[in-house]
Amino acid sequence: MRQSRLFAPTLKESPADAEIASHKLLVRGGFMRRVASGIYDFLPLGVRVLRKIERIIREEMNREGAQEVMLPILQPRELWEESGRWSLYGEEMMRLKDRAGRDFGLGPTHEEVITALVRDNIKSYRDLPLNLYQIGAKFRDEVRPRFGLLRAREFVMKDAYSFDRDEKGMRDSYHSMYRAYSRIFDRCGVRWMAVEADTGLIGGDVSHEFMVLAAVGEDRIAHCENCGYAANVNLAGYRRESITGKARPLELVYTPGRRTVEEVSSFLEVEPRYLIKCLMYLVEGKPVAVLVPGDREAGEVKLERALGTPEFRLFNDADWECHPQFVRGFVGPVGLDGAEVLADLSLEGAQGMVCGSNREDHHLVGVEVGRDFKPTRYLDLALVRDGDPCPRCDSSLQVAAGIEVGQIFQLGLKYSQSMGCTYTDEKGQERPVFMGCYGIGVTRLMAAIVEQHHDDKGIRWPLEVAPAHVHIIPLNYEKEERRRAAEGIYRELLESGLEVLLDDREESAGVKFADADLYGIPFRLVLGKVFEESGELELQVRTSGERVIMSPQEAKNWIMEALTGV
RNA sequence: CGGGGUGUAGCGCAGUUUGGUCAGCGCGCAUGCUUUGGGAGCAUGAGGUCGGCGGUUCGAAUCCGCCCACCCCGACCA
Repeated sequence: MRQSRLFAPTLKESPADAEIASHKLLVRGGFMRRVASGIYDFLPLGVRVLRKIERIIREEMNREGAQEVMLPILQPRELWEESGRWSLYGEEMMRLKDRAGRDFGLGPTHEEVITALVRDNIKSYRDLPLNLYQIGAKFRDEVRPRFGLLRAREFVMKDAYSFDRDEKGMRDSYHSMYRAYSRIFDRCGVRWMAVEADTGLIGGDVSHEFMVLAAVGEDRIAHCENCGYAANVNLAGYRRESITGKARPLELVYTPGRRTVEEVSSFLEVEPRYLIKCLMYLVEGKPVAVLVPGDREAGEVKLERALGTPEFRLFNDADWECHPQFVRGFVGPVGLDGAEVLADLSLEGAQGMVCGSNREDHHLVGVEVGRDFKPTRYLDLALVRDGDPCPRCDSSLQVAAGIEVGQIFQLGLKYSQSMGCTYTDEKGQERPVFMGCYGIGVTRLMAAIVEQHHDDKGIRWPLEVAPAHVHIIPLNYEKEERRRAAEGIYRELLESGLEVLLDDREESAGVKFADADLYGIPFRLVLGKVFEESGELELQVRTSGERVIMSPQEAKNWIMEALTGV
């Protein structure tokens, strides 16, 4: 590539709408431009990086026996009616009509299309197992696109779907994808972690998310360095310690106007963890009281799993009005009528607690769980915090921020049953196919790589995903001999199979270096004063900042050496 | 969807409070000369329906109304 011809316009200043490093640097470095909120153009350098990432994905998917297909972005309503997701997916799916008024959706994911394809074309156990994947555009009408590629409305995703005869086959497929993902993220040069995850709208039972550790990540993950336990905080467990507050007799106390945990806590001079927070939820139209220690949050994903339905919400103003027996700010589990009571595990046997009394301006103190009231069930409902005890060992959990770059699911029969995807087994019995699905956010991964690999001057691409291997920077390019020398080195490196960018512009050294920093190509060969004197050039390593003077031949060998195995 | 904010040249911004030599600055771009190991200097120049529509006014970037786009916080979502 000759830089004078390369369409990769750089910017001195960050665009006003960018606030995180990957967004700023990908735009400043000429890798991409914004078209609309959450929608981007990819310029030649950006495309080169994307293709590198896609190549890694293809190689590792193919290695596990997956086969690439191409599925349509535009999908008919009927298919989504079959799975029931036409209504369930909601506003997040972009929808449109054709000229005849038929409904279509822009695919946010492809379970329906792939299940229909496989359903119509496999018949026998001999056709299984099967693993199909594709890499292409996906659309999700995010409520609030932000952070550049991290939360876009149109993005590139690799999605794969496995089809097996039974549960064991499905688990094997799942593990094979887990292995493929591990290699993919390793090769992309990111520090990542696989965590137990919720399955959300996709459905299924077992799921892992692959997280790239980064402060700007929108996910929180809890992990244990001792035993390796790791889970998304929205469902991470932690070992409960029994809670025993100050021993005192059960008593009604006057707490005028004290409704919140903070108010009651400071008024009664009792630490929040000795309060029982009683949250009123409306679950499928019925009131349910959810109890957690006063210093804890209830996790709604945990709650959804416990309730077995996504149809619930915290009481709103109208709900309080509809249920006047619940005294807002003073509800408590003791003597609570008309609501099921779900308590967090930590409350089992708790003593010396404070809770609402169901009477205006009064709380109860000296409450003992189990004696003064009995919850319907004890469940894991409270959210984990940094430093909580690991649920599997004695160590403590750490909570860190991460970017979700991939997620894998054991779907089971969810789609095959609703869509009739079956096969005939050896005995002639018709059976539903066990499915799994596996996604990687390719463009999001590109941004995640930048989040982990940059400095204040620009990107520092890991070797295997860099837009090129070597950046040749001849200074004083207007000099004929310099130009010829650079040209010679350029040709030679190209002939060695390297990907090379030659800065053949008559620009000042400062401009060339600044652009090179933004582009972030791993190895840089500078032809300057030293070259004039001794014919040697300077090899600069973008990541380490290392600079070594050597002959062109040595430089070539050095780089070839660094590239072995890539 | 609620709250807050911003739209002025390719990019980053000032000007709007108080309507009238306010169509401005920096970067970038073009041309010339000088520069060339970290975004160099001088000179000349091109480039803008001031987000859009409507209104008030002798006169609107500036005041009023509606709309659109974009950003932030929240809700939502994975």
